[in-house]
Amino acid sequence: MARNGDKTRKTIMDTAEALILEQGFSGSSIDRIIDRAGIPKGTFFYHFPSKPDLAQALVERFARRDLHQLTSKMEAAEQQTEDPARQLIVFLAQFEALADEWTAPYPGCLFATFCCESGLFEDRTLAVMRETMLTWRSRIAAKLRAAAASTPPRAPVDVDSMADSITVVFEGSFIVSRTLNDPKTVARQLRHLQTYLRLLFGLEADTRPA
Amino acid sequence: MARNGDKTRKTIMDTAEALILEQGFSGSSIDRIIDRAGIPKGTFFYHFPSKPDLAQALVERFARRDLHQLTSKMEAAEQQTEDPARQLIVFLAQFEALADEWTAPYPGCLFATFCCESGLFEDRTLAVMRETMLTWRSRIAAKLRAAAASTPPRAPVDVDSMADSITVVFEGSFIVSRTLNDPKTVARQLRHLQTYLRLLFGLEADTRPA
DNA sequence: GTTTTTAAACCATCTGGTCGGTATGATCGT
DNA sequence: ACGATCATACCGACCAGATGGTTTAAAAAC
Repeated sequence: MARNGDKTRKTIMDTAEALILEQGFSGSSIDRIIDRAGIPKGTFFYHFPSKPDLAQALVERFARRDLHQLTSKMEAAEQQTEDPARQLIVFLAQFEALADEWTAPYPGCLFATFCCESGLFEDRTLAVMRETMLTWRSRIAAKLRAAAASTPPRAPVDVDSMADSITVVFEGSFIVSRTLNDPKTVARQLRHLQTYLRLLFGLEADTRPA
Repeated sequence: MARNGDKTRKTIMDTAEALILEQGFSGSSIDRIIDRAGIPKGTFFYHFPSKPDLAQALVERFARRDLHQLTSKMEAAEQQTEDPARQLIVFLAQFEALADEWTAPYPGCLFATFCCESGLFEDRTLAVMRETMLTWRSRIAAKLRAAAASTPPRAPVDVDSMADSITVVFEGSFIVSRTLNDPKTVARQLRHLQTYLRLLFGLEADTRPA
C-alpha cells in the first residue's frame, strides 16, 4: 500500500488528536497513540521524526480547518444579507446550529489544550495558534467596522476586542461545557453573543431566549 | 521544626501550581516540582502520598480561593448599590480592575488546565471544579433573576446560561490572553460583559469603550 | 525499484513511588 | 530537672516500568 502513506498518516493524526483532547499532549505518549491506532512504532517515526513534529502537524491541520470554517461560514452569511451586523449574527448562528447538535463526548479545542501546556511547545507551534486567532480578529473586526459605519453602536466598543470575544466564547465554552458535562453550553453561549450584537446594533431581538 | 510542615507544604503547592500553569499536569513531573522548590523527594511524598493527591489538594485550594473571590466581591458590590443589575456590573468591574493591572507572565486557571487533561484525573478532582462552577452559576443567576424582576430585560435571556457567561469569559480570555501574549485581554473581555449587561437592563453606557 | 509498512530488539533517561533512616522538638513519668 | 519516648518533619538512595527515540532487516504494495 505504498501510496497509502497519507492514510496511515491521517490515522495517526486523528488518533493522536482525539487522545490529546482527552489527556493533553504530555499525557498522550507515543506508545499509547500507536497502541490505539494499531500501528507499529517504526511507522510512527517514519511519518513523524519526533513528537514535537507531530504537534506541529496537528496544530497546522487544526488551524487550516479552523480558518476554512471562518471563511466558508462568513461567505454563507454574506450571501444571506447585505447588512454587516446581520452577517455577523448569521455567521454565529451557523456555529450555534452546529453546536446545538452536539452530545457527549465533548469536543475540545487543540489550541486550548496546547495553550494550557504552552511551556512545552516550540515557538513555531505556538505561532500557528497566534496567527490563526489574529486572522479571526482581523476578519471579524472588519465586519464590525462596517457595521459601526452604517449603524452607530448603542455603546462605545473597541472592535478588535469585540472580535476577540468570539474566540473567547468558543474557548471558554468548550471548557465550561466539558467541566459541567453539558453539551449545550457552547450553543447557548454563542446565542448570548448574538444577543449582545443585536442589542449593540439595535436589531430586533430573537424570539428564542439567549 | 514541627509546625513548619505547613510552610513546606505551601512551598510545594505554590511551586507545583505555577509549573502546572506553564506545562500542564502531566508535563510537571514530581522531579521537576521538587527541583524548582528545592525540596527533597522524600519530603514531597511525606506531604502528598501520590501525585493525584497533589492534584486534589491543588484544586481544592484553588476552588476555595475562587469562591472567596466570588463572595467577597459580591458583598462589596452589594454595599455599593441596591440595584441587582448594577451590583453585577460593579462585581465584574472589580475583576476588571484587577485584571487591568496584570502584565506578563500570563495568569492561568487551574480548572482550564485540568479540564484540558481531564482524562487523567479522578472523579473527585473533576467534581470540585464542577461544583465550583455551579456555585458561581447559582449565585449569579439569583442576582440576574432579581434584576429581571425589577427591570424586564431588553431581550429574552436564560439566566443560568447568562450566569455561566462570566465563567466562560474568564476561562476563554485566559486562553486568548496567553496565546496572543496580550495581558490586557482579560480586562477588555470583562468590560464587554458589563456592556452586555448594561444594554440588557437599559443602563446608561459607560463612557470608556468596551 | 522506490515508497511504505512491519516487527522487534535496544537505549538512555525520566517517571511515580518506596524505604530506611535522621533531626527536632514536645510530652511524659520519675 | 532527667532522660525515655513519640510524633512530626525531612532526607536521599533506590526501584521497576514508562518515555521518547533508534536501529536493523525484511516484507509488501505500487
